[in-house]
Amino acid sequence: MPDIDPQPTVAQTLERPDPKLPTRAEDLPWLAALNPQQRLAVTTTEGAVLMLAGAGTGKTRALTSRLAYLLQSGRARPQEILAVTFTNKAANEMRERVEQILGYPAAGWWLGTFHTLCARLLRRHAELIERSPRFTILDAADQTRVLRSLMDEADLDTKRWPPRVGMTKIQGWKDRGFLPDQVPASSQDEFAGGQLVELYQRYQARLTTINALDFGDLLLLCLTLLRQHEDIAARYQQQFRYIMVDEYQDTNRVQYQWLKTLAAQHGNLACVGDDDQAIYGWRGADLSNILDFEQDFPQAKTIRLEENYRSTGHILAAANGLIDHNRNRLGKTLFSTSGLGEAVQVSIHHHYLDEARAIAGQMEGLQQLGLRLTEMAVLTRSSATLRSIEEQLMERGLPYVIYGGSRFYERKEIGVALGYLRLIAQPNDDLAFERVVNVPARGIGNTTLIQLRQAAREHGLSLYQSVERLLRGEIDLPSRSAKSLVGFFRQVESWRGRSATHPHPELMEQILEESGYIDFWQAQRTPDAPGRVENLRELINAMAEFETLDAFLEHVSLVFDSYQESREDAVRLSTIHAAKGLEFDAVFLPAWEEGAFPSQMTQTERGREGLEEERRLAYVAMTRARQRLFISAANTRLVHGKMMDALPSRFLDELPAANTLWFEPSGFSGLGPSGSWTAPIIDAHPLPAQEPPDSPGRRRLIARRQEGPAPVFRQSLPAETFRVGERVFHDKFGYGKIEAVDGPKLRILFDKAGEKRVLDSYLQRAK
DNA sequence: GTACATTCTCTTTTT
DNA sequence: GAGAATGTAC
Repeated sequence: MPDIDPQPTVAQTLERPDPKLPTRAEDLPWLAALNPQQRLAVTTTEGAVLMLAGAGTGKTRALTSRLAYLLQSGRARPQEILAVTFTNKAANEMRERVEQILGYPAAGWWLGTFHTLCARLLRRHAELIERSPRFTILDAADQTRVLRSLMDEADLDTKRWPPRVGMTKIQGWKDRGFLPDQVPASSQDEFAGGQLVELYQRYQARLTTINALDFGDLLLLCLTLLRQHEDIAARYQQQFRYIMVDEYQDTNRVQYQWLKTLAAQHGNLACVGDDDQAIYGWRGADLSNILDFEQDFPQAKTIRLEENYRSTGHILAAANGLIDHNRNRLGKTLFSTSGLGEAVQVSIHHHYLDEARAIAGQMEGLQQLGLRLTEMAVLTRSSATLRSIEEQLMERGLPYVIYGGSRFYERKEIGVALGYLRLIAQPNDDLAFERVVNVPARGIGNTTLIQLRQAAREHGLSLYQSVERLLRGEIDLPSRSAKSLVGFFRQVESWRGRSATHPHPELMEQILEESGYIDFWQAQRTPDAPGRVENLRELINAMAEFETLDAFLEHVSLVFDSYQESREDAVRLSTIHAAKGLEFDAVFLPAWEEGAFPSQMTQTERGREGLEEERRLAYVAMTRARQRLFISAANTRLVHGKMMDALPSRFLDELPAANTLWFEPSGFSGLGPSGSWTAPIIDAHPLPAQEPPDSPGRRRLIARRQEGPAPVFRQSLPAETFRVGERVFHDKFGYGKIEAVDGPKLRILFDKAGEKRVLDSYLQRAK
């Protein structure tokens, strides 16, 4: 067995004092600065602890202090601590803050996300799960591709049963801890004619042969490993004297069992969470982890942090009023001793662009009042909504940073570049092979691939190995296909040869040039091509930060944080999910519309529990705000490219009247350049905490909602009509002029792409 | 086999 | 509105 953390560390040299002698508070200045509950959370180090910490109650502070306390009091050496966070960002922040308190770097402790830590553990014992230590971690696209190919092989109708849906179900099983032979009959349904479990079985086998794991496997197989190998489990159980988990409410069953297993020896497990902020039910998070905790650890001490230091009274009261509509709660009342501040401002707009303009205008106004842009954020339910806001900010020249939404590593060109790297790191990675074998086009089409796959399956080889056999004449393919494949193979071999000697950013550059992929994009005359090339350059730069290719690939699979972390003063645009744990002076929450927020889909799928989770999401969003909170909705919005009507969200009705100010609709798409609302909102003086007006807007809203059950969306605008001679814009071909119109079909002479026939729905009028 | 045109589906959230 | 899947013409 590999050694467990042999490297010496700074703090390791500290003497371990008698644990019966608690370190006195006055010796540790940071401890004295905490409130009594926080201090209790820090010093209750032994046994199981459940820390229920409401939003803004200084949870992170208590947690980091606790870690520092464990180290500085000598109760634990760094490598005896296991600290699990939900995101990599949170892990980094925790590391920084602990080191800040300690005053020196504390190397050697196990800090990271569940997935990072499990990957680390599994790489040490890879042979026990039939993998090599360099196993690949698959992203969602890869997973679906694997399942699709299995379904194709089994002749299952992938139209009737979309592989993506099947993958979600399998993932759900993994989240609950079921290996293929453990899936309860009750959770099987008609998907794939009831054969999904068999597919799951084959899926796992396939991942073994290609030496890959998916996200669910990282946890499930790690847990299985610990359960099946008592000696290994014992080593880690011995090692981890103190275990801590953040965002405990968002853990799933496997994660809980994993924690319980590792804590079995010392029993020092501290879980920190807030049931009102549980927003990952769709990913298998299970609130009963909190309830079971007190059963599994009868001696567990529960500590509540309820004093909110973040938000003003109005904001806190509004958020409390909203979450009060949830039935399924442990119950917790946040209080604040700070003033009421300004009421939460609610406004309904006619058009989503009015809303976006108003937000941009408000931000400028706040900026003039002296607020920094980094202290403002727009948070939305869906990342698509962010785009319309983004456009407005761009138009006004307000700098912004986007969090969440389409991630850098999921972009097409990045996926291809990474595919090349993966193939070099692991030639048997069939998924990587298929991703790049014909990009850019090398004359290796579908027919060739089908034949190659066939040959690979017959010989029990990977695609890459099959090409190798082809080269040696052991496999037969049509000569033209064979020639192209061998050409590709030689190229990859040449890169592989260089991978040992060349720095990997340099290698990447050579790959992109020699494969012709950079040229491919540079030759494209489409509007998005320059951006793609730039992204590839950015990728090369990012690689320089990692010592080895393997380290870089691991980072790419597990860390989705974008590289946009700029120092610049910029507004933050983010999904609510991605904003968890953050706080801002001013927060804008647009698009509170029925069907979108709460999301119709969530309710259809998970009923009342789904609705409650949406409400918790709204609660999380509201509690990000310190001083000012703006919530809004629009009557019409672009959804999937079509203009739809929408009703304001029921959540707006649930906000307590005493803490909100309502504003009239801001005219028919007719806001002035300042984008001001009909009533002045920003005032140098805080608004008086008055009885809020029962405004006409609110009355109308309520009246409208009583007309009947709130429907989702309906289409309200016909497609645009075009005339000969007009200037138009097409996404792929750029700008052009209409030459002829035949119903929906148009003939257009594009400036760069020449004459094309295009459907009107792909065009927009040039500005 | 390839390139291009057209249609279909999707996302709501992310490790 | 974007991407993948499918269809069509060379």
